[in-house]
Amino acid sequence: MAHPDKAFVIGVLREIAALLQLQGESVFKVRAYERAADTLDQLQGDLGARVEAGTLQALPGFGEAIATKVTELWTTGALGYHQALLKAFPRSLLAVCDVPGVGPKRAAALYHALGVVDRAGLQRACEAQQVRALPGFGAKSEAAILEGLASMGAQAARTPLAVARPVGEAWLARVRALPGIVRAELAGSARRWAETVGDLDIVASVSDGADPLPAMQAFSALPGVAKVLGSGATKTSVILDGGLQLDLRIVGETDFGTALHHFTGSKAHHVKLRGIAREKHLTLSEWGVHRIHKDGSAGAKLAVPDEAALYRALHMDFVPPELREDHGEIEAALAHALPRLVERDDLLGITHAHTTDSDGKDSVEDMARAAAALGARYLTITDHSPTASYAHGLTADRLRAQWDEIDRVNDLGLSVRLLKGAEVDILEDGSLDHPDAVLAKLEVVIGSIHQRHKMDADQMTARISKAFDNPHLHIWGHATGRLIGQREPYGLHMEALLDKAAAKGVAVEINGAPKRLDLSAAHARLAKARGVALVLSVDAHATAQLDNLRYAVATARRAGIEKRDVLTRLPAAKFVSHLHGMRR
DNA sequence: GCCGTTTTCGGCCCGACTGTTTTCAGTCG
Repeated sequence: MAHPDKAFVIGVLREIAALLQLQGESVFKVRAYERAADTLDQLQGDLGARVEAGTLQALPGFGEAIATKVTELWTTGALGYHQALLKAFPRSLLAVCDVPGVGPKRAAALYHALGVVDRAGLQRACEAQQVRALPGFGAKSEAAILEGLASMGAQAARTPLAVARPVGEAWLARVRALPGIVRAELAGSARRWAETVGDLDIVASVSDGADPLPAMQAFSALPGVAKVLGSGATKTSVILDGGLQLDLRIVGETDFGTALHHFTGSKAHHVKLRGIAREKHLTLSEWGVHRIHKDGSAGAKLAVPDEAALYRALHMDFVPPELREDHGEIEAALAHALPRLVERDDLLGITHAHTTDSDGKDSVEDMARAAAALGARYLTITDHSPTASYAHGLTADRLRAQWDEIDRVNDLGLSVRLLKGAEVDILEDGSLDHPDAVLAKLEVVIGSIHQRHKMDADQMTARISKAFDNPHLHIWGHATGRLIGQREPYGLHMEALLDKAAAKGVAVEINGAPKRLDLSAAHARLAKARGVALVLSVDAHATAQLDNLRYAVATARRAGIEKRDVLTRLPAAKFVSHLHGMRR
């Protein structure tokens, strides 16, 4: 029979955790199921093979009980334990738990007392003023739930990093200029360069003992603040023009390091870190690192002026924010084996640029000048191929004409060299969209999918695999075709294709276009594990988008990519000869 | 339900905030 896929198993484990919460089960039992789901989320390699080999219990967070349940689920496609839980509570009640102001306890109470089974029922119960009569609820709770329901309908869940990050950086500059502010940094998922951001966080400090109130008040009064949600001694939350929420926290200088660390997250990173702290008889919070006495009471506070000191106190190496996801970085930091993450200054070249010859907004020369201004030593001009007619893809004749223009610009004496290339479509049958004779004359060939996205995964994998057989292909472009928040990735067997890319000497790009970030960090980890050569690219359709490099670098760093993994660390001539020489 | 160079049992991350309370439970990050 057909087995369920890994994502289905993960979904069932998380649903069990949520249903156990509704039942009021021990939070530790709930956490055990969530942890097992997290483990599978990060698992590389074939889950089915592991089930059949009976080695599930070797995974962290997998004991006898969960291993048995996952085995049942995998082999039969269903799990009796899960179905029994669903008899006690309808699945739609889980959506009620997600309403702001409602959690599992309250959802269960609403279900038992009022028969609320979904969000619509919750809305009706609030409007009928039935909720305020329940023990533990009141008129204010009822109003807060109604507001929570309204906010869920209104706002898009999360904001793309490329929208949120520049807003955060602009506000960071304003916060630093507030009266009495000593230090301020962006925190939260924006500092970790997560793909999407829920809200913005800024952590700032004033001198020890100084009153943060004047800065708080000045902040709330700044133009661009649409609404003040709440303001306390250490925290002010506002909605900005444009709808993003920004939380500003101000602490004394002494606590800045631990506060910045705390509000940078991620939660999973912190949870594990605190467990490690506990083993060392320390306790960790936004208010510092304290020793714990044998009787459990808090002892002396350690001096922790910055994040590096915090990690030192735990005998760990400093973990860069991009890695703080509990994806193995904690173990590596304890073993002093963290990767030395690639930095933007390590890169000499920028790849994947379009011009007005296809669907770009700026000319070859303008792109060159902009790349030079960014300090790049070379830029690959890679316009579309003929089949991409919507993008005015270049015919072979127009491509040759572009080479003349590139030669002319290269003779201007700019500090950047343009490389002749193309982003060729990988056609439906896996062939490339320029004749081999044309491709052979190019310095850089990126192969990408731009149409017929809806093939099944087997067909798509075969299509791309065939393209890898063409020795003129150098770089696999935006591998999954996803557009974050807009278009799902097309189905393909990523690990098999990365195996083949490694075997055939095809490089893979980490496309830094903010909507793509493709390879994702998770996929880039898989590529690195196989020794696949990587290229950090910008997919720029205008001069301003050459700066997409920052998002490509961030994605690479989130994947633990080092300088040596990235081909654009090489000077232009070596970059080209390497691309050609590694093809097998 | 998982886990173990201080434990095979007794732990399991931390604190703020809110509303409903009269000492705390639930939610949130």
